[in-house]
Amino acid sequence: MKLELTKTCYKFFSMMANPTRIAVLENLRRSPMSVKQLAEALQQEQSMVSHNLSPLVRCRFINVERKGKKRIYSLNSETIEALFSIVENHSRKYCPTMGHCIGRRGR
Amino acid sequence: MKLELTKTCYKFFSMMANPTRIAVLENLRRSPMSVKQLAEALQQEQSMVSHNLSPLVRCRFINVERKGKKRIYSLNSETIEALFSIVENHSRKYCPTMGHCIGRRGR
DNA sequence: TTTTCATATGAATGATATTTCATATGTTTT
DNA sequence: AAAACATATGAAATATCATTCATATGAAAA
Repeated sequence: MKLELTKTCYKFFSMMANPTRIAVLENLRRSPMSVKQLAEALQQEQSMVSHNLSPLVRCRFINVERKGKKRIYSLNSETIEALFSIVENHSRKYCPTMGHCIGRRGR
Repeated sequence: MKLELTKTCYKFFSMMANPTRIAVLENLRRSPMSVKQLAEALQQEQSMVSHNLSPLVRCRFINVERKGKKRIYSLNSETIEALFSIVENHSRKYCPTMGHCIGRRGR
């Protein structure tokens, strides 16, 4: 029961611990987008974007919906917005001095 | 300004994306502990626990305090409890079916 | 029904992070 | 000041994850 939570958290945070996936989530905050739109916005290959989208869907961090030949991805705001706001709060409150913390170019 | 947030989130979540560090945080929820106590609780080598404690301190996810030859580590509850509760909420609400999501033994 | 467009997927390569072991530092006790 | 204890740290070995490229699938347009 305790190990379960550790495992769950580990999967959860591993999913978030990737710059491409984070950038995807940030873009989807604004509005739902197709794979192509995301690839353009992130300046990344379509293949790479797709590779990162599927695990995000599996974890229900985002949702998909077919629209013709496109697939439109949208955010699970409840979880993701809450996460972002914790990060912002932490970095504002606990990492005010650059270079020694999460905030900016540390370690 | 946008790239900054991505970077910040990436560091933040990478810090959380490790089973040893998560287990440390979960143990510190109960009460502050020394390195040795943590090593015993996690059944891990002292060296490994130490290696994981320092980045957690740097990021201010935990705090240290000297007490004789020991060092007592304690949780930054504001940030960490909030995080855990998001994970619990997400896994309860969005991953009810085992095996396909974050919740349990999926991928 | 062939071509085109949007997206997905497998497998190899390359990059990063974790683990372990040996040893160093620093504090207290004798 | 030597011994003992608690913790930290460096570097090598290993494991894990991301990226890329080639190709597959599937829907719509011609």
